[in-house]
Amino acid sequence: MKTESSVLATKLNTFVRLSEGERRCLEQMQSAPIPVERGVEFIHQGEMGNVAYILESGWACSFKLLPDGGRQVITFPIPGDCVGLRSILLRTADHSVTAVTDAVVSRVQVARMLEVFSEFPHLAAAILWATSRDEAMVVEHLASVGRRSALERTAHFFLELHDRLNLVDLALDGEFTCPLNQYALGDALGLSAIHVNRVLRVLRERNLMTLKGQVVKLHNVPELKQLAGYETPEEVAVLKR
Amino acid sequence: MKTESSVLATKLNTFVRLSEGERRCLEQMQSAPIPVERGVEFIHQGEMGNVAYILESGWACSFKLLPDGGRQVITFPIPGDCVGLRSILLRTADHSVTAVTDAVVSRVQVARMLEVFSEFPHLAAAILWATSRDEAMVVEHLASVGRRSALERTAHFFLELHDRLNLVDLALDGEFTCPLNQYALGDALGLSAIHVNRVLRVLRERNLMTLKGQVVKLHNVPELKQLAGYETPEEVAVLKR
DNA sequence: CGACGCTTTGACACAACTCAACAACCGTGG
DNA sequence: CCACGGTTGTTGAGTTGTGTCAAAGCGTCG
Repeated sequence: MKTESSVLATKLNTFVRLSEGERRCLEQMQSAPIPVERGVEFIHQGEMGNVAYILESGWACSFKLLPDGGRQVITFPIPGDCVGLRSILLRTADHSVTAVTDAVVSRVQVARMLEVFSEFPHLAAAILWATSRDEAMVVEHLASVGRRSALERTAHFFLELHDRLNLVDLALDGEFTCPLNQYALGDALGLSAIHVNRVLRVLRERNLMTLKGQVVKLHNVPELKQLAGYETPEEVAVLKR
Repeated sequence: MKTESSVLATKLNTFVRLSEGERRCLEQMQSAPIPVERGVEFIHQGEMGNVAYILESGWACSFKLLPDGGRQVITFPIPGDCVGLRSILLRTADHSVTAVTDAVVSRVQVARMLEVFSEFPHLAAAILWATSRDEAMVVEHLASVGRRSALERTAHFFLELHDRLNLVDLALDGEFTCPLNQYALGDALGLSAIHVNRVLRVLRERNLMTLKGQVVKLHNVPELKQLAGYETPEEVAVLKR
């Protein structure tokens, strides 16, 4: 695959067969790469911006602010992920997104996208598929927060993260870089940062995994999976043409 | 609007302007009405069935089973809701759905749906919009379970339910029928059934709301909203043509 | 009438939160 | 090179929210 090809096209193409025309169309839908500095919020909850982004490099954090000041992290987008697709169709964004590390994104115009559907209906299916996949992840996350203990939940989180990073070659041998601090983890897992710390300690003491500096090492994946009730995602429907 | 018109068409049409042709097409996508008895599971987690359903009448329960036997309810579909759209595109259903009351559904064939996209691309956008809306609900639910207390969460749940039912004229004056028992509520809210009971007692004692028999009455909506941190959903993007 | 499903209540256990203090780490500037 | 402040991680003690277990009340239906 060519380097110029957008991450999005690459990713969609993994699961949905795209024609040359559709690929070109995808490329044209996106803006030139835009750098975003660490910490900058580039989608604002409640705002009307009709744009989605594709994360080309770096980590992001997509979260919802509650009226009482609480914060629930929905997901940490990693390279190749779509960000804010949902807020394209709903009038206002229902969540915010910040860059966790310095990052590069490219914009997708909604107007463009809707036109594109008429010309390349298969692309519509592909995008529908991508949103379904995101929703499935949120659902899994919900189940985790609702029904798993802090320990199980945390283990599950890192296993899933590992598999996601693996898909884009950012994890190797159960080891990967993770720029998230314990506050961010807490807001994702529905725990206090302090409790995250205690849970990580237990995982470390049981020789299951460690998070040191910004490096996660999964030392005993089978037992982690056992603990977390993690089911390796069977890879996913290929849309045939 | 004609009575023969499908609930789905009606619902989509509320927010997305559909042509006569598109409406007809929608009708043709669905099977004849199928009755489903209370308690019957008609989508099975892990199975490959490439069908979605539209709930014509009755309540359903969409949930995820965890390996350890836990259950997380994702949503309780009510008349007019799409069920299992997500499992159409992912190869296997990631959740199960049962009928909470006797219900009537109609089937949507996936093969049909993908064809339809070529012929009526605007429909693709409409359906994408519908899935976005569902995802937004799951996200809100996640935020609730992750970051609200049992009391806030429960209040929030019933407020949201009220607004959803209101859209299809199943709630009147802050009052509606709710066929869910406290176990089901617990599995939705990430609480034990017993704790749900205690929370309901508090809400009752504070004169905020009651659930008696199968009737929910919201007695003090403003204060409930205050407590729950509930933001009335601004009604949603209309796709223009 | 009895059986069953659901709700309600109490007593107790335990997981997770809060507060508070301290330690380690980092980049910055003197 | 070291001193500094800020950020992040670590730990302890005490509190609170929620889960668990057990038992009793209530309605409905056969």
